[in-house]
Amino acid sequence: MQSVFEIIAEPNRRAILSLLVSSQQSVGEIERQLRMPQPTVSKHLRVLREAGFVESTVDAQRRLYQLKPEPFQEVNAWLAQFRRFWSAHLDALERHLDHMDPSTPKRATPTKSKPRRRRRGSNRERDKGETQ
Amino acid sequence: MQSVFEIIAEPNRRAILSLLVSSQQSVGEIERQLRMPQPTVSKHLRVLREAGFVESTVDAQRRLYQLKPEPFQEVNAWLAQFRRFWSAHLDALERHLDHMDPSTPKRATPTKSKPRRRRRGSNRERDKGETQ
DNA sequence: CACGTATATGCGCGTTGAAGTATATAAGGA
DNA sequence: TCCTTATATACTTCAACGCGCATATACGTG
Repeated sequence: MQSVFEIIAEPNRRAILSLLVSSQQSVGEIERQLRMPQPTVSKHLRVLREAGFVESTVDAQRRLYQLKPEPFQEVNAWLAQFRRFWSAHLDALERHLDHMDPSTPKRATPTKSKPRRRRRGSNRERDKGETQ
Repeated sequence: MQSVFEIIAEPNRRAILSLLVSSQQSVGEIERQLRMPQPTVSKHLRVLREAGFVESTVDAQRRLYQLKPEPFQEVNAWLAQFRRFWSAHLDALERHLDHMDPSTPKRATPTKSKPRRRRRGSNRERDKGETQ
């Protein structure tokens, strides 16, 4: 399990991550909210921790897990090279989003701007994470 | 193979996608540029096509593949819920990003993040679900 | 210390998916 | 028609992953 993409390929792990967006949670809380056996939760948390998606702090017998930003930024950085590409197709998005997987939230108002452009050759682009 | 995340979990597929950013390519061109056996390329393209990442147009015996935007938008929509979260940490990003590889053919950069320092504070806030 | 709670880990199993090799389909040209 | 090029598919390993189950470890409390 090397890349961040393999980490987030697992639905239960994405569920855990989504859960941690609101606030840090203990293993037991995750276990209950996601109705997942405890060993499963612990194993996924281990994977997430070793990949840098989460970190844990000790609270007595509990371990509180919370998100870490770097891996998400890494995904975002990869995605950035396609961002220019899809900007022109925001309309088609509206229809498509209704077929997507359950763990994905709805969005509010799409913002279409950004000039479209087609380039040859270099695809090196650095995106700082702003997508609005 | 259902979710877009499983699709992009495969390094060779990501390489193909990155290759198609610049312009559409035939199977043979992809094969040569990525030094990948042709059946491998075709199989990955099939997966990508069925997942809506690419579409092909016929040019005599060739098939030209080009990107389609929707799945990327889907990834972006999922990522959006974490965007607010990592925005505060843009500095750490800069350091982290230098460990990664923009377009990864075969197996290359594992991108292992080292144990990092602790963070404190809870982030109580509801999700707005912003999307591009 | 004994016991309950909280979390982590080890092991075996079943499934899945990627790769390799061979072959099939299709189109163009001699 | 035969041959070459271009792409797709079928079949067979092979390894990795997730899960269930049992157990280990750690902490708190009586």
